[in-house]
Amino acid sequence: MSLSKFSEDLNDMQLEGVLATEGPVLVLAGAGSGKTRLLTYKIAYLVLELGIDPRAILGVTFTNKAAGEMRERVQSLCGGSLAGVWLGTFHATCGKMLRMDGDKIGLAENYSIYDDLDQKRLMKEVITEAGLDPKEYDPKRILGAISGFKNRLVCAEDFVPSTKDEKAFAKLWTAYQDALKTNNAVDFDDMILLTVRLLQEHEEVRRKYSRKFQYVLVDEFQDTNHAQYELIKLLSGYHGNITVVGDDDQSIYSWRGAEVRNILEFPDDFTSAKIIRLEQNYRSTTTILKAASSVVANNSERHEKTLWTNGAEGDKIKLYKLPDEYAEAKLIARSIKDEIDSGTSGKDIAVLYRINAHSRLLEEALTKLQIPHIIIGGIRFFERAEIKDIMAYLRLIYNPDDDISFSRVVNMPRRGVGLKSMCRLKELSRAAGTSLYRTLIGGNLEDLTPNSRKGFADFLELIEELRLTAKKSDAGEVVAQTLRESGYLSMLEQDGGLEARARLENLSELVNSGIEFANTHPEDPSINAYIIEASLLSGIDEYQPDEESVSLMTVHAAKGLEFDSVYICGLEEGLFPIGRSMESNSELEEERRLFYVAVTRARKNVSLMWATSRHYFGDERIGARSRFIDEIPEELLEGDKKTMPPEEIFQRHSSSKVEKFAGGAINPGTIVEHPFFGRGQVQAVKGWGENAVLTVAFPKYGTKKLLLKYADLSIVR
DNA sequence: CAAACATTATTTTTT
DNA sequence: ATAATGTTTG
Repeated sequence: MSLSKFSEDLNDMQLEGVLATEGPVLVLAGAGSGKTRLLTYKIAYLVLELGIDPRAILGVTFTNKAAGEMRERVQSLCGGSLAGVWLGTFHATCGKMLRMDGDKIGLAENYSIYDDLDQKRLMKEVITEAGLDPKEYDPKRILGAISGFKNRLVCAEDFVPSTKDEKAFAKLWTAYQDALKTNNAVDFDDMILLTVRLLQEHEEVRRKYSRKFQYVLVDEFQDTNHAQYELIKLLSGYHGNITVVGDDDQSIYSWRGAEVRNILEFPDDFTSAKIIRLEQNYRSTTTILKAASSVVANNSERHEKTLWTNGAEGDKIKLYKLPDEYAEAKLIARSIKDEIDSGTSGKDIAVLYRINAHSRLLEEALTKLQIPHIIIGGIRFFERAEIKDIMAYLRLIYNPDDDISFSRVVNMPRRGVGLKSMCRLKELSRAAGTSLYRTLIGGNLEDLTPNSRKGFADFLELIEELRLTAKKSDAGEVVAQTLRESGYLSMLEQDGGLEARARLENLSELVNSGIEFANTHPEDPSINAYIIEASLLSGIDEYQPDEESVSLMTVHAAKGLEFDSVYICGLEEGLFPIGRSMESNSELEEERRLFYVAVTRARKNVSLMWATSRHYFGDERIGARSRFIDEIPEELLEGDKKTMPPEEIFQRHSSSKVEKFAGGAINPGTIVEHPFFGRGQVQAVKGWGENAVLTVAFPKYGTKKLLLKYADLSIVR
């Protein structure tokens, strides 16, 4: 690749950003203005033109997926010569440094990373241990407060309580940190905080990394929190070559501690900073851009900017008013079907919603029309109970002090270890001042029933055996072995129910992911490396677009993505903007930015939907049209604010559920044949498509629930 | 000790 | 409405 290629592929401003390799650079980049392109080309430029060793480059992105994509793109520009570049999320980057140098701040390299579920369990225990009631002291609230402090680099020792409540809080916080320490675990926030501490307090470590990283680049800078900002300041401190890219209009993570202020402060902290504005949008039509800009212009706390495009005017934005959420889902499904029938491929279509709970209805509607789709986010793969169980085994193998993991799996599958024996073990472990697992190794369990003693012994033997396996085998093998040896597989196989089958399916996917990890990480295919990577995956990281599938996700998850056609649903006051946000101006403005992000995902078409009635918590609520719709100039909208699409579409969910299947229809009454159970009569059909759940009465085996996807059924009549 | 049953929180967004 | 949690019963 030649220098002229850079000027060919980039516009003037982008090129300027790429060429400004020395010193601090702030890139203010509007939606769709090619900021990722700038970063990608900049890394390629550093490597190809300046001959910089990739190991001297650190690129930080918001998701693992973004990091992966960036790596791929740079690699294709560079022709593969990228070995050793650090490209990852803040957490992945910190994880790497902590693994190598964490010992200096007393962190063993085999630490566990606790996600919010683990955190909650731990905090609940901490509260109970302190003799308090978890109902009065809500673990989630307390963890939220702790997180807020950690994001601002305040740790438990720094906190000076004054009121009585604060004193209680401080006590719990300290106890929580102590508990983490005993478990040899860190939470997400600690990963950043501890890394900052490590760099601040150990000059030799700081020197090592800040000299190593001659060039630091940060994507989605508007979503960094204070701790993350400090971190990159420390890392880029020696060479001072730092490029940050962000858009204040797309700041949608302030609830997680992100501070747009970082963008404003950047020129103050780096007085020589070069400021580059990318205002040409390459993604959307004029109409879409105008609509999005008009809405976000209502925010007071923002940098004025003018996005423009050479693109066509494009279609108007379609607006639909619907009687309820069923009609909404149905209309979306129908409209998508029309689009697909007229040649749009599913991967170019997305349905966006404010909250995950909305995915269910949409999914049903799409399945009913047999539209292939994927839901991104929601219950993440690594949050599923069976996956968490196996991950707990794996963590325990590596980190025997991890009591949270221990408690999770000691009796899963059943080993006859109940509440009582666990209480006893806890007592012993507290007395000995060591973890549950180590207490178990120590042995004094005479006063337990033989049954539970046997259970503990079996468990101990199992973990020890797996530890040996982990020493000599790669991640894939260890996962497979754990599944088999723990009895988890046979437990599910014996169950044989439809849920168990789905779980088996997930677990086989886990094995695959372990195998793939081992194959793609020849330098360290161990289970330990795998656990760390797996702990840091998010919902969007699982997104693998295929040709046909329509994408369903929250607006948050959609950030950074683009589609030809975008449906935004649930545009009602109280839902989008969401209820709580309407009382505070800053929160309302964040909702507006969120809407801005949603609209600017679209290249060609935007459809906005709102329903006059919708169910919350089971009961019906009447909603008004979202103010964001009214903030779009009327001439950009079509489908008028008054009219409704043809009535026939909206006949409520038909009560006769008929499932089309292999050319025939399955409905209550149908006689089906099962390879094992024989013939039976369908009693009920729930759900649609391959996910439909059938209740079938078999004369010899009774009534069974079967998942259509797995049950090998054929229709008799 | 485990399954069945009743009750309660949950719906903002996630590394 | 549903999932997660807590309580009772066999």
